[in-house]
Amino acid sequence: MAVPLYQAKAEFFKTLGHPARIRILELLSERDHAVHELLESIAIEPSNLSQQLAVLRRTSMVVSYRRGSEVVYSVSVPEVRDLLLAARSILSGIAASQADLEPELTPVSAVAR
Amino acid sequence: MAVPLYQAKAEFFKTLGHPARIRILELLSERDHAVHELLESIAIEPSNLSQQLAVLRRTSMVVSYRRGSEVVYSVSVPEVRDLLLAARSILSGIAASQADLEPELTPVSAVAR
DNA sequence: ACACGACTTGCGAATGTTATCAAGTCATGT
DNA sequence: ACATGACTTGATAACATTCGCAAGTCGTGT
Repeated sequence: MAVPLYQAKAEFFKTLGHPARIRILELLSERDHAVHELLESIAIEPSNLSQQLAVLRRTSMVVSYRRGSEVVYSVSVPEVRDLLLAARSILSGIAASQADLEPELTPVSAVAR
Repeated sequence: MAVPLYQAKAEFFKTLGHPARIRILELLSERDHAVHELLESIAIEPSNLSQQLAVLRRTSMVVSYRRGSEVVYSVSVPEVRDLLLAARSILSGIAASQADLEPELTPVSAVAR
């Protein structure tokens, strides 16, 4: 409330602005995962993963619970999935428009004829 | 291409992860603005604004052109508008769910009765 | 009680981002 | 040609993020 909306938005996007956190959210939006499962798919140190998970927890994007000896994470904001999909389509749009411009910047020898 | 998609996504979100850049995109998604117009609405130094605009330009989110003595910016990826709206609704969802939990953490004296 | 696997936390070095100041470019009016 | 307004760029200090290592917690099986 005291925080202006545009600042909250910036913080929200900032927490999405890290490759490991993107991967985590992609995996979690398929299904819940225990930490050691995430670890198999994402090649980083356990402590690093744990820290990235903490970032996502702080912003309430994921929640965790203990199941026996493992800790399971799940997305608490399902809309994040849409955001990731939206990002993908926007990115492919940008990539396509840059491909149009590229010939002007690319040596002729590199251009297929 | 060589860059994995999840990394491109992270970079994309990272460029959204700054309050000034959010404000810029919000203003530009209403209509094109010259830099001095943005400056009136966003209270930062001209050079700082210019740098934030440069970040948005680098990621192809905005484009600029000169009109006489002024430089006009416009969004090149209209879908960004949807993203900003989506962020807002997600944030208000998170805020609402936190309001539910808050009473447990708030001193009784601070709670209206 | 002890060992082990599954995580998390604290710490510090390396790295990246942001804000400000000074200097520079470019177009327009005089 | 010169001054002025509108921006951009370069340099740098302050600040924030990230990563790996060591150490710690918490369950489960022995």
